[in-house]
Amino acid sequence: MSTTNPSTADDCCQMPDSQTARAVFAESSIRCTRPRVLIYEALCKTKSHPTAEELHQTVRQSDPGISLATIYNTLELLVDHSLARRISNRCPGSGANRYDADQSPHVHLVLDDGRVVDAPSPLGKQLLDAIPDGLMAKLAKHAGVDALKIEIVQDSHAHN
Amino acid sequence: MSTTNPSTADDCCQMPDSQTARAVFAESSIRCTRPRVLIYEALCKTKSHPTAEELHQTVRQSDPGISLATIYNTLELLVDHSLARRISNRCPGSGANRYDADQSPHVHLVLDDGRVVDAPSPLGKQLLDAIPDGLMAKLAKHAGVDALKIEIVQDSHAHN
DNA sequence: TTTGATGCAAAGACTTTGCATGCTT
DNA sequence: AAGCATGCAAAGTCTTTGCATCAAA
Repeated sequence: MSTTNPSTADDCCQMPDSQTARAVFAESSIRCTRPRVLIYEALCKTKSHPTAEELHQTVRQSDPGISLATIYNTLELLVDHSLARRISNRCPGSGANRYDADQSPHVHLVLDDGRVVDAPSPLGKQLLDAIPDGLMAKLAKHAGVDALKIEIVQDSHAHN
Repeated sequence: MSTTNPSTADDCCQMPDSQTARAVFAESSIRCTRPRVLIYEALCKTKSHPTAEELHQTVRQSDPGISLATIYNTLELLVDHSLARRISNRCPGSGANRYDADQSPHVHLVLDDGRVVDAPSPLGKQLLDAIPDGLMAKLAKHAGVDALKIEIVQDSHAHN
């Protein structure tokens, strides 16, 4: 199928650098196949943070033959090559992982019911900007890792 | 962020307000049983963020007869009554949830391998303090919820 | 005594894996 | 043409549930 996507203004739902999936895969030396293109494009386009199953439903609309196992294999491949992140928040009662192709620094709001939504642009940026310079690096160093995800656990009764 | 939590510098490994488990359960109208006491105390005492299986191993040392199903039942009960939180970060290759009895605002570092550790006190506090007043409330309002957990997803190459 | 929790085991949900076939390079 | 990904299905983990028994209030 062609790579024509409906034009959207929000760049969080675009392929990085407006590259085609094929070009992105080439950069990472990943073999370009139809299922992989469909899966990666679907993940890039969505504003939600879908589970493997949700992604399967989406991709089936373009190619009903795609197997759920391929979704899992491809997601693992994408994560291994840093083309996607496993958000890893389970819905209560449902053990599904969630995935995100947005590679830029951003802020997720993790809801009680397991849903994960992006922080709205101005507020998310405000939060990122408020983080003191060097603090993330210090935290990463403390943990002994390069990349780091941080969770801010908020008291239910806090009012700030 | 205004920390309206005057005293107690490092009470993250204590029972809230130095209460006994029995008193905590009474406050929430939870029936007090030996397995529940052992599970809740173990969760409060540990500095790690254990999975149900890890907690089972710990609790078995005090009472070998405790069933894994009881661990799950009790953890769900604690979460329902806001005595614990599901951290919900899966270890890659292992689908286990992690749990945390620390109810105060604090910061988790989520490592690539699925481990979750607390941010060291000075750095974690620095981050919490840097959050503009009212921002968390705005984000919560945006999401339409009372309580909120926030994830800051950091670029691997970021230097702030 | 009444109510509800426990332990066991089986069922359920999500994810991973092995192998033959087919497609990408 | 060679090598790797796919699809299918089965196996593997983690979690939940049904039921008889037992403990807490």
